[in-house]
Amino acid sequence: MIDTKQKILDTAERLIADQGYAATSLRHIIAEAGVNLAAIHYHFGSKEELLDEIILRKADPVNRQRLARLDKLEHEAGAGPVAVEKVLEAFLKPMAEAADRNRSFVPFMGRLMAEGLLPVLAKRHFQVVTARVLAALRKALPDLSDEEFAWRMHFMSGTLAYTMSGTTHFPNLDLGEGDFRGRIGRLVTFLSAGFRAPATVAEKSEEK
Amino acid sequence: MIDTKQKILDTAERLIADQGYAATSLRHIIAEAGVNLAAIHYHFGSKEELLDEIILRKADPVNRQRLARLDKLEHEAGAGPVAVEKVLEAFLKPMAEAADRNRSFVPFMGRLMAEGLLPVLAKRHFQVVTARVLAALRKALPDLSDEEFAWRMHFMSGTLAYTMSGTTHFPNLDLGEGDFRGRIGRLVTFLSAGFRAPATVAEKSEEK
DNA sequence: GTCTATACTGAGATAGAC
DNA sequence: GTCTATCTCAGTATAGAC
Repeated sequence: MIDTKQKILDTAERLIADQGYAATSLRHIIAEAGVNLAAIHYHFGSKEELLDEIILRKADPVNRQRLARLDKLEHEAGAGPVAVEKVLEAFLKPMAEAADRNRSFVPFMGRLMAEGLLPVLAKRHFQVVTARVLAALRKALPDLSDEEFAWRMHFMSGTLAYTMSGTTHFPNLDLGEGDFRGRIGRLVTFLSAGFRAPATVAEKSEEK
Repeated sequence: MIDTKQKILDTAERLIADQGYAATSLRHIIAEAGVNLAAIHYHFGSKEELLDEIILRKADPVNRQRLARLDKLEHEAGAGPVAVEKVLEAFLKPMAEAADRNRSFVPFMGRLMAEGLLPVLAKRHFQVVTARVLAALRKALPDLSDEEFAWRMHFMSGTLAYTMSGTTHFPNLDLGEGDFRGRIGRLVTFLSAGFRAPATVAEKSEEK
């Protein structure tokens, strides 16, 4: 037979993209992959570590492209800042291209985000890239206070998480059939405007 | 003894705010509340319905305040639109006030959002309020296409979810010690700018 | 109407034979 | 490397005591 490890990875990825991480039991994975339950623990150690390896092989090429785009933009800009829009595109477009090659990639990541698994995973797999994005945006927005800038980064990450996942809180709204690639333009418009907004003025008590 | 039902609700709310929904087992709840396991299923039916009732008693007063604020704003505006900032504040400030009265409320809601439980709950408990907010924002932003507007609502909901939860993807950033009330000003600034941004222009292929 | 005791099913994890 | 058997703990269901 072929590689047991590979069969587990492929099957698990497909099932998790379909049903989510929590809803996908190891027993379901082994049944579809035709392997033994203990094989998962032998090869990966735990369900969480299995997830880790699935993400690793998906996210690594995307992250490499992101870094390459950032390198190029920063080289072109010389000592000056790169525009907010350009930085965001460098972060988002490699994911859109990955989505074109592998239809389940963005739903897979979106599911994980919607299940609240990203804070853990972000640290492990996206630390390098997010640090670069953060630095580039900071340079593009030198007038914001540290705290205001930090909050805007935080606001952005929430938007990103929910944009990948297909779930919406407004079932009445029609988001159209656009794929992830199509969403990126609107996302960059929205986020760039938010980042560029004048700093929040301290507010006096408003209750009448 | 006092009310078993009340003890279950209070204990469950506290534990879920601390540890999250998935990590809080029914057996942990009954141990701390000093009741029997079956009592939960007798009073609530299931773990999910227990969660439902916890949210109901918390969110209901907040939602009433939100509607009252929206009523007032729309009355003052007459036939005209209410400014984006005002609509967002009407939605967010009642939650901040609730957070002042009950310290675990926002972390509790944030945890649920971070665990991806909100899409289900949103429908049950926030349908009325979100419909009103949606209509008010649409009126304030008549020039956006339906699709662009829908996406911006979607972007906003992601930001809201992550702002309540304490989790951040950027551990290097210092968000300061501000409470939820303090975050609202920055949030309104960011979101309003995003909503007010000029419509996204259709993009030609950019790869060189 | 309320609550207790107990059992059932399915989850992730693990030890040890092969 | 792989598989069987088993462990613990989860949510759920029910029979029956008060």
